[in-house]
Amino acid sequence: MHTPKKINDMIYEIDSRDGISTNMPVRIYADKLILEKMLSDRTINQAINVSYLPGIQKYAIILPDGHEGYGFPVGGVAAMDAEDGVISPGGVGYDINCGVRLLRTTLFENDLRPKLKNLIYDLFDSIPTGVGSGSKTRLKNSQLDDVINTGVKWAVDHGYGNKDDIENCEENGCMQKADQNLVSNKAYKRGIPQLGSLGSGNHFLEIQKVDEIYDEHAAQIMGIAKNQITVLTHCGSRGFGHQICSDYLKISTQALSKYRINLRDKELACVPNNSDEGESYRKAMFAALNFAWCNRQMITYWTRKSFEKIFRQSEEDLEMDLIYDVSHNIAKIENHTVNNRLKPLVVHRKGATRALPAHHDALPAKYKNIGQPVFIPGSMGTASWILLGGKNSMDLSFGSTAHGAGRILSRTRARHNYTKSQVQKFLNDRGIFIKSRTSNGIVEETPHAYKDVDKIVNVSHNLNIATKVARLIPIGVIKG
DNA sequence: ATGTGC
Repeated sequence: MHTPKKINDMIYEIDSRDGISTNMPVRIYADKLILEKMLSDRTINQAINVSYLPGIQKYAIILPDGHEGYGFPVGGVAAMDAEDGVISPGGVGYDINCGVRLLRTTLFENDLRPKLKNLIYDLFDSIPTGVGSGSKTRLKNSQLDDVINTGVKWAVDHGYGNKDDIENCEENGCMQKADQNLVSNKAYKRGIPQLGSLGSGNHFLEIQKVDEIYDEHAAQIMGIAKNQITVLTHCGSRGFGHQICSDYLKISTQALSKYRINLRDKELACVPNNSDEGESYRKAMFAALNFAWCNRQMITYWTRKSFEKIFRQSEEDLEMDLIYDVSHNIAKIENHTVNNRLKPLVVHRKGATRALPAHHDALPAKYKNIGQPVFIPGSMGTASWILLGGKNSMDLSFGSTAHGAGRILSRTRARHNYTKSQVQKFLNDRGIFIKSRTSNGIVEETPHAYKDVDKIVNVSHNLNIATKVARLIPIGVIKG
């Protein structure tokens, strides 16, 4: 059993290097209480396994929301040398480019309350939700090719948004060099009917109000004030990305012996980043990234239409600007400083949000001087947060922070311990109206199944990885 | 997360 060594109140480390193997230490960013939870399951052991992957740099990182995942923990970062290291489908996860985006509005809570139910029903009607849910748009194969190659831009070019939407996405909502020829027919078949759908599980669309502002200057730049209404959308690449992950896990597993890679856990299947298989996975994974960005953009379009209809206001009046869109599950090559040398790394963020500090090249002009907006959703009954990438993110976490509250109860345990009416009462008591496709969808996502998001955010804030801008609280939710 | 399990 490995006992984490305390570096300070928020940083713990496990260093199991023996001078022979080429592993790196594990870094855990957490407070004492959060750390204890992690010690009770396989989270830390999974990170130790990751720390032995070929070419890993500095340390395998567990963020404060870290919990067990497929091979790699969810809520973690692993950065590999782009020349000598590996790339791993499990380091991104099944839901490639699951992510969140936040819209502002000119409405305040008083404007919203009288029309809340109408709005939620209208959103539920216009945005497909649930497992296997299909979209209203029927794409042709060639149109999916375009989505794969252009991401958010496809949606904007087809009337589902504006130029500013592109600018305010991580990577402008499109990774270059995605390749449709490396995506299986099976993935095409699953993806075609699903572009523009929310999905199920913890995916949701939430109407919120700004509860409290912590950084007035940043809030002003984002166009939000206390009690103002915002909309948070959380979804990913649906069956399309899921199939791509499955396909390349299989390919990676089969290639292990060819590249003489030994793993502590089969689920960490990986290939050299610069091998044919590595290049193929990256280009197929990029296809799913672009699909997901386009997906969120189409949902944004229907969200704006619903608001315009229910509030009988124009696009110009509602000013539903996209504040930003961030990915939670992604791997890409970024330059980072290791041992005082800037070099390209394959940064795997699995349940982790990019959190670039002010003045970083990749930031749009609007955020250049303050840093990258980061959104951390809590559970459906509790707060979500807006943060800004902080000064220490590049040194501590390869420019990353947490992505959510992190589960403490499994879905099965949640179903066992709570009923639909209990959860609905809990939400109702807090003035939250929910419309869900299924009862299980409500019970499994009960706020009791999640850690306290405020505590997760405090760790990030205190370490100056990403700092507080505003706390948001939910008013209405739609989900699968 | 997911046409939810070999």
